[in-house]
Amino acid sequence: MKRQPIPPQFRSHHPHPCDGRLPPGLPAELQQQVTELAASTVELNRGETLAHSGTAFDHLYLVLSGAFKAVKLGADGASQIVCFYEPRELMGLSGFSHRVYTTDLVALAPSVVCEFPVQAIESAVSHNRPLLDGLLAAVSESLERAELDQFILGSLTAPQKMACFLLHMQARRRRCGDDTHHFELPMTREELGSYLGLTMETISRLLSHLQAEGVAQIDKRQVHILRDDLLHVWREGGVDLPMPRRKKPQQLKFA
Amino acid sequence: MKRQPIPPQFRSHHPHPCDGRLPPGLPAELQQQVTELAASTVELNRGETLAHSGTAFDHLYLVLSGAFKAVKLGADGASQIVCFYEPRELMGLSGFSHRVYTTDLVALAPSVVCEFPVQAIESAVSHNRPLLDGLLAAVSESLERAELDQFILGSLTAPQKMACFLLHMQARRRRCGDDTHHFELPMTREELGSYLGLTMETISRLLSHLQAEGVAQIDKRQVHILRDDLLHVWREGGVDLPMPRRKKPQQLKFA
DNA sequence: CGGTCGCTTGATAATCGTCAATTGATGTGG
DNA sequence: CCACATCAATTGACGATTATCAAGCGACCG
Repeated sequence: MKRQPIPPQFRSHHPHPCDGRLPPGLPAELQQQVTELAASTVELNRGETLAHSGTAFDHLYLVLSGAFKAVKLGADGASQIVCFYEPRELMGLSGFSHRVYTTDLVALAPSVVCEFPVQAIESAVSHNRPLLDGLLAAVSESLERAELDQFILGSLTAPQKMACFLLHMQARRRRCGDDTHHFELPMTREELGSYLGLTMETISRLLSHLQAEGVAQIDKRQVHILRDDLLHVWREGGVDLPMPRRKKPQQLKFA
Repeated sequence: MKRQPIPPQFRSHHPHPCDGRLPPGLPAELQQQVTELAASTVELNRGETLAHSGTAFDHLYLVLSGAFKAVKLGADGASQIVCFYEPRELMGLSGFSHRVYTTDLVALAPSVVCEFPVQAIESAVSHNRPLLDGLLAAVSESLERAELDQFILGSLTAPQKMACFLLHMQARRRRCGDDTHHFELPMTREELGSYLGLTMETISRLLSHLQAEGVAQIDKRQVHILRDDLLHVWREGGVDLPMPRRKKPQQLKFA
């Protein structure tokens, strides 16, 4: 993990490490003000932890490249990934209340982040209305996303969860103007399973099934979505997880 | 649903509807400033919806009495309760990003809330640092809670979920200085099941089991916690859901 | 080249959902 | 005031979804 301070005199100059890596759809004027708050960049290798759950909340982090997971540790040793982060996303937003990080933030790949001191952010935000609105929107959006994940974890079957996940990956790409039909998964099957409340084996079977049905082509971590329409059918519950089982369950609803 | 405006000249006077019903642990000076932002009170009957998912985000709501659920509707008709609210809690915080409510807010019992216009809040917050910190902390705390719920939904067994829920109810009471060993559940078994990602039947069995083991006494919706220690054992996974089954599963781990 | 890691696939089984029957509480209209 | 319907809840029997256990394979690395 290598930290590289950004000297104040360079913070408003191009090229700046955050250029083109701020959250999409940000007013040009705001972009300038945000980059001026950046204190350092940090480079991490795969597996390194940027912030530890329970330690002092003193920075927000913007992902510049690579990917991260937010891991929540249970009392007994159970753990759950509650969020994945990709470039242009902001990490650490759940710390404002208790002033500690609420999850571990761990790099899934060699990554670079930009570090924003919480103090600087809070003071900038307190006399800059657009910046305030942006920060509130960011925290609020994370909350909205977490509520959606609650829905996914609590109400959907395994195939539905997988379809939701893939459609979410597409939506992310769309926001950045990227190709939505091909992307690379930054996480292992096990990590994806943790996030979706499933096991590695179930994830593997689901991906195999997607491939077998021609919904997507999957090679290692490379994913090509071939049939968006079928993916939506999966999400609405039109498909079952195929286990090595021979009989079809009856589909009796109100006739 | 009956709305009762609070005329501006009364907003800074006692008695005020919010008195003693603001979030616990708020500096006295802030309490005054918050009450001045209150625009109306709203009374609801059981089952009435205070805010509809997808409609314009124009108020935050403070629960004064009663209780609420936040319901997320899935595309196909599935639905999930993502949060319960009790007096002194703030609802609607996930709307700042997309400017619409992200869940339905439905009264679980006859309730009264206090309505804060988002516009007034945002402008007050932009030139009042303590108020800003309070709002950020509130949104951030909701996010923290949602992440914890993700952990519960994704990583715990049914008995662990139930124990977590009961312990959370206790913690809520503790924050308000109430008795933590007796409380009333404001929701039906089905609603609790939705929140925990379980069915009504499983909830019922779990409550019966808690009673049979002497962990708690349960009469309708009245809960008396008798053995906190056992409840913690439940949370750490020391108990199974007892179905009408006769054989004990083996407990083989790494020896 | 041995070892670990990520992944796949199969066989088996447990947890929890589904279906069903019953009870008590609540409310409604005749 | 009493059928009658409806709803919340309890309990039992059964079974499907998905976890667990196990074996094997390729890739990467020291």
